[in-house]
Amino acid sequence: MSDLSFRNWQSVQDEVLRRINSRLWKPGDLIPNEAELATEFGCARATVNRALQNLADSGLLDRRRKAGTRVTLHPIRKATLDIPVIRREIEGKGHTYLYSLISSQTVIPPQGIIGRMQLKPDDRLLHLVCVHMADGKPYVFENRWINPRVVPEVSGVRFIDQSPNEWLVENIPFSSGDITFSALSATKFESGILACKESEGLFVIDRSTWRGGEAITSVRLIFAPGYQMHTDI
Amino acid sequence: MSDLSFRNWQSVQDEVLRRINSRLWKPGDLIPNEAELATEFGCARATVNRALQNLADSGLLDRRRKAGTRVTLHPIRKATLDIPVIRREIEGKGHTYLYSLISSQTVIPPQGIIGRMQLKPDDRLLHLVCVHMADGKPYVFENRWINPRVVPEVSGVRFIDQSPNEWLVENIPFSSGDITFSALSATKFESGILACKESEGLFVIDRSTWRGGEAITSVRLIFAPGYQMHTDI
DNA sequence: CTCATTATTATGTATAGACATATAAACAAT
DNA sequence: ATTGTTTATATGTCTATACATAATAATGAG
Repeated sequence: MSDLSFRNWQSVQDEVLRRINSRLWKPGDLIPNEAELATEFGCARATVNRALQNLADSGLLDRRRKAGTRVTLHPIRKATLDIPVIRREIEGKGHTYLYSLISSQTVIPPQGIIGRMQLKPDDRLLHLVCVHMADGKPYVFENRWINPRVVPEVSGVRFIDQSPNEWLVENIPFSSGDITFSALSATKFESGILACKESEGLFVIDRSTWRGGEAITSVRLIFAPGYQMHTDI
Repeated sequence: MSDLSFRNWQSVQDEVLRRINSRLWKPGDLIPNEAELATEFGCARATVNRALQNLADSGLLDRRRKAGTRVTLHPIRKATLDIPVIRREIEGKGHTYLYSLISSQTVIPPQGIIGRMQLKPDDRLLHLVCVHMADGKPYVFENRWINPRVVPEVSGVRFIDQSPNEWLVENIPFSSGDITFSALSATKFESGILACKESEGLFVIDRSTWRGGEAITSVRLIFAPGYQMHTDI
């Protein structure tokens, strides 16, 4: 097969993908080395390298020096999970957005937050509680902790007109984060805030973001019944 | 700044990252072009290209021909969401795994599935209902539809000893998929299967996978109370 | 002034060649 | 048998150069 039609890295990638999906190269298989593929495809080794590297990045190939390139046994797919500005999410669905701050105070956080954010025992955090509404109906309850030692800019913000969610997304870059998804049954407290029945199933996101080794913020978002989060893999 | 210490693409990437995080280059800013950076860093343009391309892939830079390279205003982070073999997930937590097939039949699916899987109106699907258990307690309820026209291999499988989840992950590669996360309140049906209280909040994953333009399978996973899904961004 | 054409420019990509680096496998020494 | 050393090899990366491509900016025709 000395086909001269593989002259760019995308077409090489497509051909490799075809061979993987057609099970010509099965999961776990060692595929020919770059030099051989370059000869077969009639292109430079760098072009093959670009294609295989890209497939390795997306998790379909495992590459190791000297050992060669193998088709991944159980590929892990990447999904894009953005941290949305809730206002835009609601307005994007064609609803009118309303935001309401319930409380704001600087306090010593509970043990759970200290652990999750790896705080010093005497760190005082800004605790914000608020609700985002769509067409007047509660959409999501935001329960947030912000570390003012890491984000000193926060001291000048009142969070009356702009939610902590929006302000943080717009102003504070982060280097990493972790997210936990779960469900809970509404207690009297949540059912009151979200205007739903008690013990109703609610979708929950717990998320912390970090800069360097320090936690910027940790938030629990409890969504009103019916909320769905969608993504592609 | 004619520092000669940027001789590989990672160090160039690190320096660019530093300038972004230190807000020397702010979100929205146009950064110097590749040729200028190459001169500044004392390396080839291709090296700068590799670094910037990588940062663009991870969403921190926006690049357009002629227009140049800008720092992304609202970066979207990528998370790795694998499709786990539930057996391994349970055993990985140190519990003993048990799988139980409740029903298996080939039928014309309901409207919702026809729509979600973009089926022809007369497509008959294999409908599988089963439960995965950890230490004898229900862990997740699996309600799955498989298209035997797309996956003819499925006709030879009984799903008595191996769950459809595990068989599909091990044997059927897919090219894309979509996932929806939500919560529901347990009905009498779910509370019976998952041994939980009626109306308790349950975490739900709806997932479809595709090969080319055709849906391979669509599944609803309803998890027992307390389940959490975790990922990093 | 408007619209189509052309020039300019920044990124995108291909190439050959060279060297770097990790590491499996063969071999040697204990 | 175990440990340490060498060697061969596949991937990783850099370089200089060239051309491709997209898109903005400048230009000119009507």
